Amino acid sequence: MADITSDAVSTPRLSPSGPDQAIAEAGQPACRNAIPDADLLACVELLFFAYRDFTAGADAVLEEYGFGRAHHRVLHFVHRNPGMRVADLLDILKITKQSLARVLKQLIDKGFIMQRAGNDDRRERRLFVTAKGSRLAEKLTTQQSRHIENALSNAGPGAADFARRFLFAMITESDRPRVEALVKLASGMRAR
Amino acid sequence: MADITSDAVSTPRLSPSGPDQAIAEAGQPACRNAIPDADLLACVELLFFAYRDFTAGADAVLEEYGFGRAHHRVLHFVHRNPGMRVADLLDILKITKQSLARVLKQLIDKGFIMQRAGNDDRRERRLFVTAKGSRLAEKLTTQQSRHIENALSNAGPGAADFARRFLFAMITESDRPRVEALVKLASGMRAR
DNA sequence: CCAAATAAGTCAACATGGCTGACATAACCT
DNA sequence: AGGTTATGTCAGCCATGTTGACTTATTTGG
Repeated sequence: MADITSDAVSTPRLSPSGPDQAIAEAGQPACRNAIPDADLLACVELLFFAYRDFTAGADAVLEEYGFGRAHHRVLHFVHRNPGMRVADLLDILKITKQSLARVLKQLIDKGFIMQRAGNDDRRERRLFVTAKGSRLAEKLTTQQSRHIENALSNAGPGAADFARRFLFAMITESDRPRVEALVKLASGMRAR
Repeated sequence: MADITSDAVSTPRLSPSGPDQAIAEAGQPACRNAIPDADLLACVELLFFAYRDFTAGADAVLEEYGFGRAHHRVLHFVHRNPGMRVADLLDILKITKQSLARVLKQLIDKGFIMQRAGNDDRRERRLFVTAKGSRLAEKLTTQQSRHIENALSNAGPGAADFARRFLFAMITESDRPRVEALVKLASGMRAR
C-alpha cells in the first residue's frame, strides 16, 4: 500500500513545550489556546497507567473464577440491564457475535448468566444474571467503584461530576446518546 | 424446567440512588459518604467507553502501518525516553521480555526504532526512535492529545489539572513515584 | 400460506498480544 | 576463571479479537 516513509501526513509536532498552534491545524477553531501540550501529553500517558491499574483489581478477582475481562464486560452489562438481548450486548460491546458467544456460553455453562426466550418475540434470548452472577458482578463493581472513589476523594468536591463530564466527553460523539441512556436509565432499558 | 421469572434471577442492586451502605460492608471506614454509588458506577462504565474510544483513533492509524497497540506503547515510550534500556521498557510496560521482543523486533526491522550499545555498559541496548519513528509517534500522540483536549475543552478552566490529578490518583500508589518521574521529567519539569 | 427477513447459535480458521520455560550470547565483576 | 547481568530467541500455550459460511427457529410481509 502507501509508502509509509513518504510524508503523506502533516506531522504536526507536539514537541515538549512547543507553541500551541502546533496542533491547531484541523483542530477545533475555538478554545484552542487553553491547555499546554505538555499537560495533554501527561494526560495521555496517565490514562494509560490509570486504566491499566484500574482493571488490574478486577482481573485478579476474575482469575479466581477462570474468567477474563471479556467475561467481566458481559456480566456487567447483563447485570445492569436485566433482560437485554444478545443484539443489545453486541451493540454495546462492539465485538462480533462469535467473540461474544464464546464468553457468553461459558458464563451460562457455569451458571452466572441465564437466558429466556422473549415474550413478544421468541427468537430473542433475553439475558439475566443468576444470583451467583449477581454476586460476582457486584463484587467487581464494588471494587472498581471503590477504586474510583479513592481517586476522587482527594480531589475535592465536585470531583465526581467533573470526572463524569470528562469521561463522557471522551466518548465518540455519535455514541454519547446511547451511552447516556445506558448509564442513566440502566435498569429501565428493557421497557421498550 | 425452572421458570426464570421466578426469583432465582438477578435483583440488580446498586440501583441508581441506592443507599450508601450497599457497598459499605468491608469498605473503608473513613470518607465513605461523599460520592453516591450511582455516580461511581457511572464513572466505572464511562471509563470503559471512554478508553475504548480514546484508543480507537490511534488503532486505526497503526493499522495502516501493520502495527498494533503493543507497538504503539513501545514506540511512545522510546520516543519519550530516548536512550532507554530494554529493562526500563519492561519495567514500564509490565510485560515479559518475550512479549516485548516480538513487537520491538518488528519496530526495529521496519526502521522505526534503532538500538545502540550503551557507552558505560556495552551489554545494554539503548533504544532510540528513528526519524520515521519519531514522525509516527508524534502523529499518534497528537491525535490522542487532541482527543483529550476536545474532551477537556468543554469542562471549563482547570480541567486539565483536574484530569491529571484524577488520573494520577487512579494509578497504584506504589507506582506513582515512578510514573511521576516518567511524566514530569519527560515533559521538562513544568512548574506547577 | 409461503418466502424472506431476523435473532441467535455454531464451526473453522486466523491474528494479536499476553504468558511460561528453557537456553544462548555477550559483557561485566570479583 | 566463574558467576551475574542484559539481552535475545525458540517453542508453545491461552485469551480474545477477527472473517466467512452455515443452521435453526421464528416472525413478518406479500
